[in-house]
Amino acid sequence: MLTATGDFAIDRRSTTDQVAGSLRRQLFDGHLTPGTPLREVDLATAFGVSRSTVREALRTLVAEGLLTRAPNRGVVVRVVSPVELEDLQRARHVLETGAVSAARPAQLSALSDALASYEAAVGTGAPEAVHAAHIAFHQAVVGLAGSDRLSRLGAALLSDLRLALAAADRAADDAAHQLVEHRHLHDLIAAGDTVAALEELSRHLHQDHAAAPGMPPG
Amino acid sequence: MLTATGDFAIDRRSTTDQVAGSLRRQLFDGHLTPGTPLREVDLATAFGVSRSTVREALRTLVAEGLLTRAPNRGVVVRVVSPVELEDLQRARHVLETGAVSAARPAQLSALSDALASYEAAVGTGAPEAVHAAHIAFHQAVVGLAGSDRLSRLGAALLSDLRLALAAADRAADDAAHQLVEHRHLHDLIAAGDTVAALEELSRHLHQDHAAAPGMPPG
DNA sequence: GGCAGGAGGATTGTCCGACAACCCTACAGA
DNA sequence: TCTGTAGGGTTGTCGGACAATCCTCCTGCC
Repeated sequence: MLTATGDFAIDRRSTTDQVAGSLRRQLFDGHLTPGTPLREVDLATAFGVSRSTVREALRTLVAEGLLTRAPNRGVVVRVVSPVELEDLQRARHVLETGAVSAARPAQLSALSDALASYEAAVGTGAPEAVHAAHIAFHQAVVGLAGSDRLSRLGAALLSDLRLALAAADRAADDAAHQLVEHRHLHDLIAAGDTVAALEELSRHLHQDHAAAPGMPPG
Repeated sequence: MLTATGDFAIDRRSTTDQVAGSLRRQLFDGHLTPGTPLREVDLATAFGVSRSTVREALRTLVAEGLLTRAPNRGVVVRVVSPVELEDLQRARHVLETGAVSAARPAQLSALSDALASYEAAVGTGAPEAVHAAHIAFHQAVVGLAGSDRLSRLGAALLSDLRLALAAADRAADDAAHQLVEHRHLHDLIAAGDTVAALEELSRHLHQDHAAAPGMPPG
Protein backbone atom coordinates (compact mmCIF):
# COMPACT_ATOMS: atom_id res chain seq x y z
CA MET A 1 0.00 0.00 0.00
CA LEU A 2 1.17 3.48 -0.84
CA THR A 3 1.09 5.98 1.97
CA ALA A 4 1.23 9.72 1.49
CA THR A 5 4.77 10.19 2.70
CA GLY A 6 8.07 11.10 1.17
CA ASP A 7 7.92 11.79 -2.53
CA PHE A 8 4.21 11.26 -2.61
CA ALA A 9 3.39 13.90 -0.05
CA ILE A 10 1.46 16.89 -1.35
CA ASP A 11 0.16 19.80 0.65
CA ARG A 12 -3.56 19.45 1.05
CA ARG A 13 -3.96 22.01 3.77
CA SER A 14 -6.38 24.83 3.15
CA THR A 15 -5.02 28.30 2.57
CA THR A 16 -6.30 29.33 5.96
CA ASP A 17 -4.44 26.53 7.68
CA GLN A 18 -1.27 27.37 5.83
CA VAL A 19 -1.50 30.97 6.96
CA ALA A 20 -2.13 29.85 10.52
CA GLY A 21 0.79 27.47 10.28
CA SER A 22 3.13 30.12 8.97
CA LEU A 23 2.16 32.53 11.71
CA ARG A 24 2.54 29.82 14.32
CA ARG A 25 6.04 29.07 13.15
CA GLN A 26 6.98 32.72 13.18
CA LEU A 27 5.63 33.04 16.69
CA PHE A 28 7.66 30.13 17.94
CA ASP A 29 10.76 31.34 16.21
CA GLY A 30 10.44 34.67 17.91
CA HIS A 31 10.04 36.57 14.67
CA LEU A 32 6.95 38.13 16.13
CA THR A 33 7.54 39.57 19.57
CA PRO A 34 4.81 39.65 22.21
CA GLY A 35 2.59 42.69 22.05
CA THR A 36 2.99 43.18 18.31
CA PRO A 37 -0.40 43.99 16.78
CA LEU A 38 -1.34 41.90 13.77
CA ARG A 39 -3.25 43.99 11.24
CA GLU A 40 -5.61 42.03 9.06
CA VAL A 41 -5.03 43.89 5.82
CA ASP A 42 -1.29 43.92 6.27
CA LEU A 43 -1.25 40.17 6.74
CA ALA A 44 -3.61 39.70 3.84
CA THR A 45 -1.36 41.58 1.43
CA ALA A 46 1.76 40.01 2.92
CA PHE A 47 0.41 36.50 2.38
CA GLY A 48 -1.35 37.43 -0.82
CA VAL A 49 -4.69 36.15 0.45
CA SER A 50 -8.00 37.73 1.27
CA ARG A 51 -8.90 39.32 4.55
CA SER A 52 -11.49 36.64 5.30
CA THR A 53 -8.82 33.99 5.13
CA VAL A 54 -6.57 35.91 7.47
CA ARG A 55 -9.41 36.47 9.89
CA GLU A 56 -10.11 32.75 10.09
CA ALA A 57 -6.46 31.97 10.62
CA LEU A 58 -6.21 34.56 13.38
CA ARG A 59 -9.28 33.16 15.05
CA THR A 60 -7.77 29.72 15.38
CA LEU A 61 -4.54 31.15 16.71
CA VAL A 62 -6.51 33.11 19.26
CA ALA A 63 -8.35 29.95 20.24
CA GLU A 64 -4.99 28.25 20.67
CA GLY A 65 -3.96 30.98 23.04
CA LEU A 66 -1.05 32.21 20.98
CA LEU A 67 -2.71 35.50 20.14
CA THR A 68 -4.93 37.79 22.16
CA ARG A 69 -7.96 39.58 20.81
CA ALA A 70 -9.16 42.91 22.10
CA PRO A 71 -12.65 43.59 20.74
CA ASN A 72 -12.64 46.14 17.95
CA ARG A 73 -8.95 46.64 18.47
CA GLY A 74 -7.54 43.60 16.80
CA VAL A 75 -5.25 40.82 17.85
CA VAL A 76 -1.77 41.08 19.28
CA VAL A 77 0.90 38.51 19.93
CA ARG A 78 0.20 37.11 23.35
CA VAL A 79 2.33 38.54 26.10
CA VAL A 80 2.90 36.18 29.00
CA SER A 81 3.24 38.17 32.18
CA PRO A 82 5.50 36.96 35.00
CA VAL A 83 2.40 36.08 37.00
CA GLU A 84 1.11 33.97 34.16
CA LEU A 85 4.49 32.36 33.78
CA GLU A 86 4.39 31.34 37.40
CA ASP A 87 0.86 30.05 36.93
CA LEU A 88 2.00 28.18 33.87
CA GLN A 89 4.85 26.64 35.77
CA ARG A 90 2.46 25.39 38.41
CA ALA A 91 0.33 23.81 35.71
CA ARG A 92 3.37 22.17 34.19
CA HIS A 93 4.30 20.81 37.56
CA VAL A 94 0.95 19.10 37.93
CA LEU A 95 1.01 17.74 34.41
CA GLU A 96 4.56 16.47 34.36
CA THR A 97 4.68 14.98 37.84
CA GLY A 98 1.27 13.46 37.25
CA ALA A 99 2.48 11.92 34.03
CA VAL A 100 5.59 10.52 35.68
CA SER A 101 3.49 8.96 38.40
CA ALA A 102 1.23 7.36 35.83
CA ALA A 103 4.03 6.50 33.46
CA ARG A 104 3.53 3.53 31.18
CA PRO A 105 6.57 1.51 30.19
CA ALA A 106 5.49 1.54 26.57
CA GLN A 107 6.08 5.29 26.35
CA LEU A 108 9.59 5.14 27.68
CA SER A 109 11.25 4.77 24.31
CA ALA A 110 9.71 8.05 23.16
CA LEU A 111 11.34 9.76 26.10
CA SER A 112 14.68 8.21 25.26
CA ASP A 113 14.31 9.32 21.67
CA ALA A 114 13.53 12.84 22.79
CA LEU A 115 16.63 12.83 24.95
CA ALA A 116 18.73 11.65 22.04
CA SER A 117 17.40 14.43 19.81
CA TYR A 118 18.05 16.87 22.60
CA GLU A 119 21.65 15.77 22.84
CA ALA A 120 22.01 16.05 19.09
CA ALA A 121 20.55 19.55 19.10
CA VAL A 122 22.90 20.69 21.84
CA GLY A 123 25.68 19.23 19.76
CA THR A 124 24.86 21.44 16.79
CA GLY A 125 24.58 24.45 19.09
CA ALA A 126 21.75 26.12 17.17
CA PRO A 127 19.77 27.84 19.92
CA GLU A 128 16.39 27.47 18.22
CA ALA A 129 16.94 23.76 17.74
CA VAL A 130 17.94 23.44 21.39
CA HIS A 131 14.78 25.20 22.47
CA ALA A 132 12.61 23.00 20.32
CA ALA A 133 14.33 19.84 21.52
CA HIS A 134 14.10 20.96 25.13
CA ILE A 135 10.38 21.53 24.77
CA ALA A 136 10.05 18.21 22.98
CA PHE A 137 11.68 16.42 25.89
CA HIS A 138 9.22 17.82 28.38
CA GLN A 139 6.49 17.02 25.93
CA ALA A 140 7.68 13.44 26.01
CA VAL A 141 7.55 13.51 29.79
CA VAL A 142 3.89 14.41 29.58
CA GLY A 143 3.54 11.68 26.99
CA LEU A 144 4.60 9.10 29.55
CA ALA A 145 1.02 8.93 30.74
CA GLY A 146 0.13 7.45 27.37
CA SER A 147 -2.82 9.74 26.78
CA ASP A 148 -3.09 11.57 23.47
CA ARG A 149 -5.47 14.03 24.98
CA LEU A 150 -3.10 14.82 27.82
CA SER A 151 -0.22 15.18 25.42
CA ARG A 152 -2.19 17.71 23.46
CA LEU A 153 -2.88 19.66 26.61
CA GLY A 154 0.80 19.54 27.39
CA ALA A 155 1.56 20.86 23.95
CA ALA A 156 -0.79 23.78 24.49
CA LEU A 157 0.89 24.54 27.76
CA LEU A 158 4.39 24.27 26.44
CA SER A 159 3.59 26.38 23.42
CA ASP A 160 3.07 29.28 25.75
CA LEU A 161 6.41 28.59 27.31
CA ARG A 162 7.89 28.43 23.88
CA LEU A 163 6.45 31.86 23.17
CA ALA A 164 8.00 33.26 26.30
CA LEU A 165 11.32 31.61 25.57
CA ALA A 166 11.33 32.81 21.98
CA ALA A 167 10.79 36.34 23.20
CA ALA A 168 13.15 36.56 26.17
CA ASP A 169 15.76 34.72 24.23
CA ARG A 170 18.04 33.61 27.01
CA ALA A 171 19.14 31.07 24.45
CA ALA A 172 21.38 28.18 25.29
CA ASP A 173 22.47 29.43 28.69
CA ASP A 174 24.65 26.59 29.87
CA ALA A 175 22.92 24.11 27.63
CA ALA A 176 25.45 21.57 28.77
CA HIS A 177 24.28 21.69 32.36
CA GLN A 178 20.65 21.60 31.31
CA LEU A 179 21.35 18.52 29.29
CA VAL A 180 22.95 16.74 32.22
CA GLU A 181 19.92 17.42 34.33
CA HIS A 182 17.55 16.10 31.73
CA ARG A 183 19.60 13.00 31.22
CA HIS A 184 19.58 12.42 34.92
CA LEU A 185 15.82 12.79 34.98
CA HIS A 186 15.46 10.42 32.08
CA ASP A 187 17.62 7.81 33.77
CA LEU A 188 15.65 7.94 36.98
CA ILE A 189 12.41 7.47 35.10
CA ALA A 190 13.84 4.70 32.96
CA ALA A 191 15.10 2.95 36.09
CA GLY A 192 11.59 3.03 37.44
CA ASP A 193 12.55 5.02 40.50
CA THR A 194 9.41 7.10 40.50
CA VAL A 195 9.98 8.72 43.86
CA ALA A 196 13.43 10.01 43.01
CA ALA A 197 12.24 11.02 39.56
CA LEU A 198 9.42 13.07 40.99
CA GLU A 199 11.78 14.79 43.37
CA GLU A 200 14.24 15.56 40.64
CA LEU A 201 11.49 16.80 38.36
CA SER A 202 10.13 19.09 41.05
CA ARG A 203 13.56 20.51 41.64
CA HIS A 204 14.16 20.90 37.95
CA LEU A 205 10.91 22.74 37.31
CA HIS A 206 11.31 24.95 40.29
CA GLN A 207 14.76 26.04 39.28
CA ASP A 208 13.55 26.65 35.75
CA HIS A 209 11.03 28.98 37.18
CA ALA A 210 13.52 30.77 39.37
CA ALA A 211 15.65 31.33 36.28
CA ALA A 212 12.75 32.97 34.45
CA PRO A 213 13.11 36.60 33.38
CA GLY A 214 13.12 38.59 36.56
CA MET A 215 10.75 41.38 35.71
CA PRO A 216 8.95 43.01 38.62
CA PRO A 217 5.76 41.15 39.51
CA GLY A 218 3.09 42.69 37.25
CA MET B 1 -18.72 52.59 41.38
CA LEU B 2 -21.11 51.07 38.91
CA THR B 3 -20.16 47.71 37.55
CA ALA B 4 -21.63 46.13 34.47
CA THR B 5 -23.80 43.64 36.27
CA GLY B 6 -27.46 43.16 36.84
CA ASP B 7 -29.64 45.78 35.19
CA PHE B 8 -26.63 47.49 33.69
CA ALA B 9 -25.30 44.47 31.88
CA ILE B 10 -25.40 44.68 28.12
CA ASP B 11 -24.15 42.11 25.70
CA ARG B 12 -20.97 43.36 24.15
CA ARG B 13 -19.94 40.08 22.59
CA SER B 14 -19.50 40.03 18.86
CA THR B 15 -22.09 38.29 16.75
CA THR B 16 -19.60 35.55 16.00
CA ASP B 17 -19.00 34.90 19.68
CA GLN B 18 -22.71 34.80 20.35
CA VAL B 19 -23.20 32.23 17.63
CA ALA B 20 -20.32 30.18 19.00
CA GLY B 21 -21.77 30.50 22.47
CA SER B 22 -25.19 29.39 21.38
CA LEU B 23 -23.80 26.38 19.58
CA ARG B 24 -21.64 25.52 22.55
CA ARG B 25 -24.64 25.54 24.83
CA GLN B 26 -26.64 23.38 22.47
CA LEU B 27 -23.77 20.93 22.28
CA PHE B 28 -23.53 20.65 26.04
CA ASP B 29 -27.27 20.32 26.42
CA GLY B 30 -27.25 17.45 24.00
CA HIS B 31 -29.46 19.21 21.49
CA LEU B 32 -26.90 18.39 18.86
CA THR B 33 -25.92 14.77 18.87
CA PRO B 34 -22.42 13.60 17.90
CA GLY B 35 -21.96 13.03 14.21
CA THR B 36 -24.53 15.59 13.14
CA PRO B 37 -23.16 17.63 10.25
CA LEU B 38 -23.41 21.39 10.65
CA ARG B 39 -24.15 23.04 7.32
CA GLU B 40 -22.95 26.59 7.03
CA VAL B 41 -25.89 28.02 5.11
CA ASP B 42 -28.42 26.30 7.32
CA LEU B 43 -26.84 27.75 10.42
CA ALA B 44 -26.55 31.15 8.78
CA THR B 45 -30.25 31.29 7.99
CA ALA B 46 -31.17 29.77 11.35
CA PHE B 47 -29.21 32.41 13.25
CA GLY B 48 -30.04 35.12 10.77
CA VAL B 49 -26.39 35.96 10.21
CA SER B 50 -24.04 35.71 7.28
CA ARG B 51 -22.09 32.66 6.30
CA SER B 52 -18.78 34.34 7.13
CA THR B 53 -19.89 34.82 10.70
CA VAL B 54 -20.95 31.21 10.99
CA ARG B 55 -17.66 30.05 9.53
CA GLU B 56 -15.68 31.97 12.11
CA ALA B 57 -17.81 30.62 14.91
CA LEU B 58 -17.39 27.07 13.66
CA ARG B 59 -13.66 27.54 13.44
CA THR B 60 -13.34 28.45 17.10
CA LEU B 61 -15.52 25.51 18.09
CA VAL B 62 -13.31 23.23 16.03
CA ALA B 63 -10.25 24.69 17.74
CA GLU B 64 -11.90 23.97 21.07
CA GLY B 65 -12.32 20.38 20.04
CA LEU B 66 -16.09 20.35 20.21
CA LEU B 67 -16.50 19.99 16.48
CA THR B 68 -14.54 18.07 13.90
CA ARG B 69 -13.68 19.36 10.46
CA ALA B 70 -13.27 17.15 7.43
CA PRO B 71 -11.66 19.18 4.63
CA ASN B 72 -14.16 20.12 1.95
CA ARG B 73 -16.80 18.12 3.73
CA GLY B 74 -17.71 20.42 6.54
CA VAL B 75 -17.82 20.11 10.29
CA VAL B 76 -19.71 17.59 12.36
CA VAL B 77 -20.41 17.37 16.05
CA ARG B 78 -17.44 15.62 17.60
CA VAL B 79 -17.99 11.98 18.32
CA VAL B 80 -15.94 10.64 21.19
CA SER B 81 -15.13 7.04 20.59
CA PRO B 82 -14.79 4.60 23.50
CA VAL B 83 -11.04 4.54 22.95
CA GLU B 84 -10.90 8.29 23.19
CA LEU B 85 -13.07 8.20 26.27
CA GLU B 86 -10.61 5.86 27.90
CA ASP B 87 -7.77 8.13 26.84
CA LEU B 88 -9.66 11.06 28.22
CA GLN B 89 -10.19 9.32 31.48
CA ARG B 90 -6.48 8.69 31.79
CA ALA B 91 -5.84 12.38 31.20
CA ARG B 92 -8.38 13.31 33.83
CA HIS B 93 -6.71 10.99 36.25
CA VAL B 94 -3.39 12.72 35.81
CA LEU B 95 -4.89 16.17 36.06
CA GLU B 96 -7.13 15.57 39.04
CA THR B 97 -4.76 13.52 41.14
CA GLY B 98 -1.98 15.95 40.30
CA ALA B 99 -4.15 18.84 41.38
CA VAL B 100 -5.05 17.13 44.64
CA SER B 101 -1.40 16.49 45.37
CA ALA B 102 -0.57 20.11 44.74
CA ALA B 103 -3.69 21.43 46.43
CA ARG B 104 -3.55 24.89 47.94
CA PRO B 105 -5.65 25.60 50.98
CA ALA B 106 -6.88 28.85 49.45
CA GLN B 107 -8.76 26.95 46.76
CA LEU B 108 -10.61 24.73 49.18
CA SER B 109 -13.60 27.00 49.57
CA ALA B 110 -14.24 26.82 45.83
CA LEU B 111 -14.44 23.07 46.11
CA SER B 112 -16.86 23.32 48.99
CA ASP B 113 -18.98 25.75 47.01
CA ALA B 114 -19.03 23.37 44.08
CA LEU B 115 -20.14 20.58 46.35
CA ALA B 116 -22.91 22.75 47.75
CA SER B 117 -24.13 23.59 44.25
CA TYR B 118 -23.95 19.93 43.40
CA GLU B 119 -26.13 19.04 46.34
CA ALA B 120 -28.59 21.73 45.39
CA ALA B 121 -28.72 20.50 41.80
CA VAL B 122 -29.37 16.93 42.90
CA GLY B 123 -32.09 18.35 45.10
CA THR B 124 -33.92 19.88 42.15
CA GLY B 125 -33.51 16.67 40.17
CA ALA B 126 -33.05 18.35 36.79
CA PRO B 127 -30.64 16.00 35.00
CA GLU B 128 -28.93 18.74 32.98
CA ALA B 129 -28.28 20.75 36.10
CA VAL B 130 -26.89 17.68 37.82
CA HIS B 131 -24.54 17.05 34.93
CA ALA B 132 -23.33 20.62 34.92
CA ALA B 133 -22.81 20.62 38.68
CA HIS B 134 -21.03 17.29 38.56
CA ILE B 135 -18.65 18.61 35.94
CA ALA B 136 -18.23 21.81 37.93
CA PHE B 137 -17.19 19.81 40.97
CA HIS B 138 -14.44 18.01 39.10
CA GLN B 139 -13.49 21.33 37.60
CA ALA B 140 -13.06 22.61 41.12
CA VAL B 141 -10.88 19.62 41.91
CA VAL B 142 -8.57 20.64 39.11
CA GLY B 143 -8.79 24.17 40.44
CA LEU B 144 -7.23 23.04 43.70
CA ALA B 145 -3.82 23.47 42.14
CA GLY B 146 -4.52 27.16 41.98
CA SER B 147 -3.46 27.55 38.38
CA ASP B 148 -5.75 29.36 35.98
CA ARG B 149 -4.00 27.78 33.07
CA LEU B 150 -4.47 24.31 34.46
CA SER B 151 -8.09 25.01 35.19
CA ARG B 152 -8.63 26.01 31.62
CA LEU B 153 -7.03 22.78 30.45
CA GLY B 154 -9.30 20.91 32.80
CA ALA B 155 -12.28 22.73 31.34
CA ALA B 156 -11.26 21.68 27.85
CA LEU B 157 -10.95 18.11 28.98
CA LEU B 158 -14.21 18.03 30.84
CA SER B 159 -16.07 19.67 27.99
CA ASP B 160 -15.41 16.56 25.97
CA LEU B 161 -16.77 14.48 28.77
CA ARG B 162 -19.77 16.75 28.90
CA LEU B 163 -20.30 16.11 25.23
CA ALA B 164 -20.19 12.39 25.75
CA LEU B 165 -22.50 12.61 28.73
CA ALA B 166 -24.96 14.83 26.92
CA ALA B 167 -25.11 12.32 24.12
CA ALA B 168 -25.31 9.04 25.97
CA ASP B 169 -27.70 10.56 28.44
CA ARG B 170 -27.46 8.09 31.25
CA ALA B 171 -28.80 11.03 33.23
CA ALA B 172 -28.97 11.02 36.98
CA ASP B 173 -28.37 7.31 37.44
CA ASP B 174 -28.32 7.04 41.18
CA ALA B 175 -27.39 10.66 41.61
CA ALA B 176 -27.71 10.11 45.33
CA HIS B 177 -24.90 7.61 45.46
CA GLN B 178 -22.73 9.77 43.25
CA LEU B 179 -23.28 12.66 45.57
CA VAL B 180 -22.22 10.65 48.59
CA GLU B 181 -19.00 9.72 46.86
CA HIS B 182 -18.21 13.26 45.95
CA ARG B 183 -18.92 14.49 49.42
CA HIS B 184 -16.63 11.84 50.79
CA LEU B 185 -13.92 12.95 48.41
CA HIS B 186 -14.42 16.54 49.38
CA ASP B 187 -14.17 15.75 53.06
CA LEU B 188 -10.94 13.82 52.64
CA ILE B 189 -9.41 16.69 50.74
CA ALA B 190 -10.68 19.25 53.20
CA ALA B 191 -9.25 17.22 56.05
CA GLY B 192 -5.88 17.34 54.36
CA ASP B 193 -5.63 13.59 54.10
CA THR B 194 -4.00 13.67 50.68
CA VAL B 195 -3.13 10.01 50.55
CA ALA B 196 -6.64 8.80 51.25
CA ALA B 197 -8.05 11.46 48.94
CA LEU B 198 -5.86 10.30 46.08
CA GLU B 199 -6.90 6.73 46.63
CA GLU B 200 -10.57 7.62 46.73
CA LEU B 201 -10.22 9.79 43.64
CA SER B 202 -8.51 7.02 41.72
CA ARG B 203 -11.24 4.63 42.66
CA HIS B 204 -13.90 7.14 41.79
CA LEU B 205 -12.48 7.90 38.36
CA HIS B 206 -11.92 4.29 37.57
CA GLN B 207 -15.45 3.33 38.36
CA ASP B 208 -16.73 6.27 36.36
CA HIS B 209 -14.90 4.89 33.44
CA ALA B 210 -16.18 1.40 33.94
CA ALA B 211 -19.69 2.80 33.93
CA ALA B 212 -19.13 4.50 30.59
CA PRO B 213 -21.33 3.46 27.68
CA GLY B 214 -20.26 -0.01 26.75
CA MET B 215 -20.08 0.22 22.99
CA PRO B 216 -17.78 -2.24 21.30
CA PRO B 217 -14.21 -0.97 21.17
CA GLY B 218 -14.02 1.03 17.93
C1' DG C 1 -2.00 75.27 31.16
C1' DG C 2 -5.31 71.78 31.36
C1' DC C 3 -9.39 69.58 30.10
C1' DA C 4 -14.18 68.55 27.66
C1' DG C 5 -15.55 67.73 23.19
C1' DG C 6 -15.53 67.11 18.21
C1' DA C 7 -13.29 65.89 13.47
C1' DG C 8 -10.90 62.56 10.84
C1' DG C 9 -8.57 58.45 9.80
C1' DA C 10 -7.62 53.73 10.69
C1' DT C 11 -9.28 49.20 11.87
C1' DT C 12 -12.47 45.82 13.00
C1' DG C 13 -17.02 43.36 12.56
C1' DT C 14 -20.41 41.94 9.54
C1' DC C 15 -22.68 41.41 5.37
C1' DC C 16 -23.37 40.13 0.41
C1' DG C 17 -22.48 38.02 -3.93
C1' DA C 18 -19.54 35.35 -6.67
C1' DC C 19 -17.01 31.38 -8.32
C1' DA C 20 -13.64 27.54 -8.48
C1' DA C 21 -12.61 23.27 -6.16
C1' DC C 22 -14.25 19.49 -4.18
C1' DC C 23 -17.16 15.54 -2.60
C1' DC C 24 -20.85 12.30 -3.15
C1' DT C 25 -24.23 9.84 -5.76
C1' DA C 26 -26.25 8.08 -9.70
C1' DC C 27 -25.96 6.54 -14.09
C1' DA C 28 -24.10 4.91 -18.43
C1' DG C 29 -20.71 2.11 -20.79
C1' DA C 30 -16.95 -1.37 -21.38
C1' DT D 1 -17.76 -5.78 -11.89
C1' DC D 2 -15.26 -2.02 -12.78
C1' DT D 3 -14.34 2.60 -15.09
C1' DG D 4 -15.65 6.93 -16.39
C1' DT D 5 -18.69 10.77 -16.45
C1' DA D 6 -22.44 13.99 -15.39
C1' DG D 7 -24.92 16.60 -11.84
C1' DG D 8 -26.05 18.85 -7.60
C1' DG D 9 -24.79 20.19 -3.10
C1' DT D 10 -21.18 22.17 -0.10
C1' DT D 11 -16.98 24.15 1.15
C1' DG D 12 -12.98 27.36 0.42
C1' DT D 13 -11.62 31.70 -1.06
C1' DC D 14 -12.15 36.04 -2.99
C1' DG D 15 -13.49 41.05 -3.56
C1' DG D 16 -16.09 44.83 -2.26
C1' DA D 17 -18.99 47.26 0.79
C1' DC D 18 -20.47 49.70 4.98
C1' DA D 19 -21.56 50.65 9.98
C1' DA D 20 -19.47 50.63 14.50
C1' DT D 21 -15.68 51.36 17.12
C1' DC D 22 -11.29 53.07 18.54
C1' DC D 23 -7.32 56.23 18.48
C1' DT D 24 -5.18 60.62 17.66
C1' DC D 25 -5.16 65.21 17.05
C1' DC D 26 -7.05 69.51 17.16
C1' DT D 27 -10.04 73.02 18.84
C1' DG D 28 -12.03 75.98 22.11
C1' DC D 29 -13.30 77.00 26.65
C1' DC D 30 -12.40 77.56 31.60
